[in-house]
Amino acid sequence: MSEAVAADELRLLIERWERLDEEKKGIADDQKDVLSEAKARGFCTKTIRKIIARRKLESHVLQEDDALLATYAAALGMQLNFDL
Amino acid sequence: MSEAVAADELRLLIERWERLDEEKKGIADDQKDVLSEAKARGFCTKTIRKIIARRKLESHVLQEDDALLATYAAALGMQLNFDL
Amino acid sequence: MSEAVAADELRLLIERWERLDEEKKGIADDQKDVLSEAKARGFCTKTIRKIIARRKLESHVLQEDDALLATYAAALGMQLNFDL
Amino acid sequence: MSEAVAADELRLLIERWERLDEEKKGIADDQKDVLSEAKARGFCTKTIRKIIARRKLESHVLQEDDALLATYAAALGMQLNFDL
DNA sequence: ACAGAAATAAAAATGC
DNA sequence: GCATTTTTATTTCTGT
Repeated sequence: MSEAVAADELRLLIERWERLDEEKKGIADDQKDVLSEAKARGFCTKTIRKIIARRKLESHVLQEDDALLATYAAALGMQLNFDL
Repeated sequence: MSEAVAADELRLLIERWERLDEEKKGIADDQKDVLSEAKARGFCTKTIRKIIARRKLESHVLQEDDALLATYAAALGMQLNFDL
Repeated sequence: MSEAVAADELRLLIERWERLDEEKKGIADDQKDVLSEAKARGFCTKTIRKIIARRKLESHVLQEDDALLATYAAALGMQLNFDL
Repeated sequence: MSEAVAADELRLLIERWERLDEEKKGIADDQKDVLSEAKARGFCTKTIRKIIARRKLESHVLQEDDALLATYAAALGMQLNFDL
């Protein structure tokens, strides 16, 4: 019987995962709509994507508070000014 | 002034997109949680992923794929053991 | 002065790494060419990729994987008309 | 007989691809050696990775000559100074 | 429709 | 050994 219980557990987990996947897909569609709308209003979607990528970059990669990084960068003569 | 209007439009569109992205990220995290839970209960997450992928595919598409795979494998003299 | 030495050491190491990365990129491009050629000759690149992946796997590892997959699929009442 | 010819073609293509893969693996190992050496000399490999990532970023993403990007960025009040 | 680029998913590796 | 991070692979999308 524990087999059957495990099977049910497994099924529920997988179905939960798949439901979440559906939601994600819906949101991705919404994002497409946003870009379509932008395009319809005369904006260049490719450039918008670049802008978004840069803004993401800023918050994730470039805003690091890493003293050692600064040290190494200095050793290499790299400038680390990211005033995005 | 139309410049300013366009700028605002652009900003709003981008911020909408980014908000949607946040949502997507949240859901992806939930999916991770599901898999963690599965793991905690003793299931093999790698296999679960395979199951999920398989459920996504329509079986007839799957079979076509397999047929070509078999052809190529035969051409290479590969043994294709699917003793399930 | 030891600072300067360390800086030079660091620079050399990083540049070595980056050179290797360039080489890797070149080879990846060659691999793309191989697949393009295969496509041009009428082969299905997707299937070729599957074949390559399969050749990478030791067959015994593969079989173990398949066994667990079958167990989970059975638990879900899935038909397993095999794929890779 | 054309079947046999195709099989040989296929085999050769795949073997070429696999040989290239071996080369790539060798280079990846060399890169590991570089990092191991750096570590042995007292450098922090994690920070080195960050430095490398930034240098790559510079050459790929940030060096774009895109007037429209500047326009959009200006509209959003973004600064685009990347003096890495 | 095809090539190229971007995003996502899967796998590998490193550090704790 | 686990868990996080990194790298690779596959899929998806966009522009030509």
